[in-house]
Amino acid sequence: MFSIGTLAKRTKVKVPTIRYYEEVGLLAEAERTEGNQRRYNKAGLERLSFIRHARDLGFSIEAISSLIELQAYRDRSCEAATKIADAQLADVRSKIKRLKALEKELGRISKACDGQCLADDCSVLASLADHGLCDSEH
Amino acid sequence: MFSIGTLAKRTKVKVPTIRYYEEVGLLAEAERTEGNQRRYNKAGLERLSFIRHARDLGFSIEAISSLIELQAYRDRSCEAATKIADAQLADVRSKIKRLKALEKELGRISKACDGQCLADDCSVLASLADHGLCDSEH
DNA sequence: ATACAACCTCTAGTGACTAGAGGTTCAAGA
DNA sequence: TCTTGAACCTCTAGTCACTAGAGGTTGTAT
Repeated sequence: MFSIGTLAKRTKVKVPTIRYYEEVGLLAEAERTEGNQRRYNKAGLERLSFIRHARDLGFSIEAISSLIELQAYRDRSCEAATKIADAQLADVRSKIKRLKALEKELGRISKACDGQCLADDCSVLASLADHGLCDSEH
Repeated sequence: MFSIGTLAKRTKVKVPTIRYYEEVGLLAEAERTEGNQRRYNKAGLERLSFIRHARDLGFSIEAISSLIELQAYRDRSCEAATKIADAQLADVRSKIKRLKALEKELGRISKACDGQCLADDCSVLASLADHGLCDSEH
């Protein structure tokens, strides 16, 4: 049994964030000492590691809740889990696509001005003012 | 002179968002009719287009405020504008990098399970539970 | 003149935390 | 055993960039 601070160090999740996860139901309510402090065991550590890893991969709290529920019913098909992961993958891919378009645009804007001109005819500001100057849709 | 709804249609920015921009100082307070309704002119339209475009490119409200301030002092060097754009570009590039690592990881997780197994030995859930199974840092 | 779409302000909610105040408990060293 | 102080507790409020809804008013077309 260890404290919330120890759990925080081991999982690299901040203490207030752990309490927040408990509050929104991602983590079960922890056992308490007589003095009302939270105590965790290995199961708690594993659960939080799972959450942290999924958050790192960009899963929402809601998606993680679903995944945890699936884990709890181990005799069910994992089809739903695969669906959630696939949706996440599609989301990541579309974000990448969008960001690449932005990168191109920003690169173009940035390259056009060396920072030495006056604001009145700076191409950075002009580019931002006029979407029509953009190469691509974004 | 046109209404907030017309401005919204022309810029594709929602009405409450326009009011929000005014509230936080991105847009100057609009003129009003006798009945207290906002009226805009071409300058307002251009300003909002600028904001919308910069937001599309991922600039924060704060960054946009700085850019607007720069525009107001047209005899200054635009060095600061270039800096803001460059910082934004660096940010976009690091986001892309991170997302690509996630894509790889999620692709691997997703491919390993066809959705037909049981939750107990589903590799999607196993991958999420154990960071050690990951190919790369993320 | 009337209907009603569009406007107004205000408060509260979103997601996923983070910060701070003010008070209590645990554990290590004397 | 006592004391110190780091770590814990709860609670409220703040972050960012909006979005939703209630309840009331104005503008405009017929």
